[in-house]
Amino acid sequence: MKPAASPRRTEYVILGTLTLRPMSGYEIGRFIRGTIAHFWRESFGQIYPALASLEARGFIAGRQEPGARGQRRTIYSLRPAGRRAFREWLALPAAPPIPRYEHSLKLFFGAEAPPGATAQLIDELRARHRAQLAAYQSMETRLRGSLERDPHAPFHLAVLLGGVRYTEMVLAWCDEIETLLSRQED
Amino acid sequence: MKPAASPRRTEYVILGTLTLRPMSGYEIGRFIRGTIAHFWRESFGQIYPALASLEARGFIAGRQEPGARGQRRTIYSLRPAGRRAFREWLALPAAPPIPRYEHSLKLFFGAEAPPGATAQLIDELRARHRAQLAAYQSMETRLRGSLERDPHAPFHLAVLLGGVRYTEMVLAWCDEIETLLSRQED
DNA sequence: GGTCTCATGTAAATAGTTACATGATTTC
DNA sequence: GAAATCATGTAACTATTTACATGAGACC
Repeated sequence: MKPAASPRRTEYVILGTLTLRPMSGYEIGRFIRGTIAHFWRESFGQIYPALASLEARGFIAGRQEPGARGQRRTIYSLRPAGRRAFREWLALPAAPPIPRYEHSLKLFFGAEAPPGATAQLIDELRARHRAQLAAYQSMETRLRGSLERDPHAPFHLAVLLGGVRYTEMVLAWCDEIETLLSRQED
Repeated sequence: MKPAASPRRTEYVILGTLTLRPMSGYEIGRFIRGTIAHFWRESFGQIYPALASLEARGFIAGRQEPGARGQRRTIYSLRPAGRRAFREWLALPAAPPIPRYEHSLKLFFGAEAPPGATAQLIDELRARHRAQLAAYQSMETRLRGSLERDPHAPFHLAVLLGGVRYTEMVLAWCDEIETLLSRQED
């Protein structure tokens, strides 16, 4: 069976994360949740098996090291083969996302919805994205500050700006469709 | 085990599609690919089993009918319980999408990428969204024409505008980050 | 003593894609 | 007669989430 459009993506995020610094599985999960969650997520149920597979194939190396509180943990670092594989993957064209926007789906069938449901949908969307925008803005300030010294910062900022622009666009779209749909009622 | 954030979504798209008119499984697949593909996709491997399950639970009814070319096919229509279930689902808050943007992921790790890879990534993104925008624009013209007579049209237009605004935003973002990243090189 | 965070991992279930099998009819 | 479209369905695989199990140390 031919592989899917872009397979093993969990493994590539892990390899990418390990190009930044060696980390434990738990730290990788924290990093994803805290830094790239707005465009990529992974659960521990994916991370730990992927780490085992990557190590077995020689892409990463794990060594036991006591944590800050004396817990046992395994710190993984990138091996040359892992870095090579990751760079090759980076040069490949990015697979287009397969969208699954539940809010658009519910909006699409709005003619079938109980009264008020669509207005509420838009309100929820707006509230969620307003909160998101505030979170992005503090990240943006922090990132712009490290633009000079951190070679990763321009790329991280570029991606973050994508999140900011997306969120701003959703907010403007909420206003636009509210007007469109209310005009239609009369 | 507790259900996922928003389970059985394939079944709900099918119920929603059948609120528009009775259709065969094949037609439902065509409809999704042709009309709502920019925010939702389903494969036949999902559609046919879901139809069987929905029928077994009394949400839809299928009857054999010869197709335009004499093929055997089953036309499904919504039953009262199906419409009720769909309306209840519509009133529920929409689950936020779990994002998986490969292009953002590759951009994020741009410092590790071979020379030119990031520029190419942005070029591909731009080309894809330029084509997408052109496709949307002809859909928009058509939809605006039926705004008066079709009660679904305002909602369909609202969703389509989301696609248009998203695509315009990506195009502007491509220019923005190209400037940002090239300024960083010096 | 209870809760939170750190830490690793497995099991079960759901979700979803792709490939394949089959067969009719239409179009070139 | 080959290719495309209509039409239904299954099998295999990949992906992914959630729940659970376990245990240590930190904080209240």
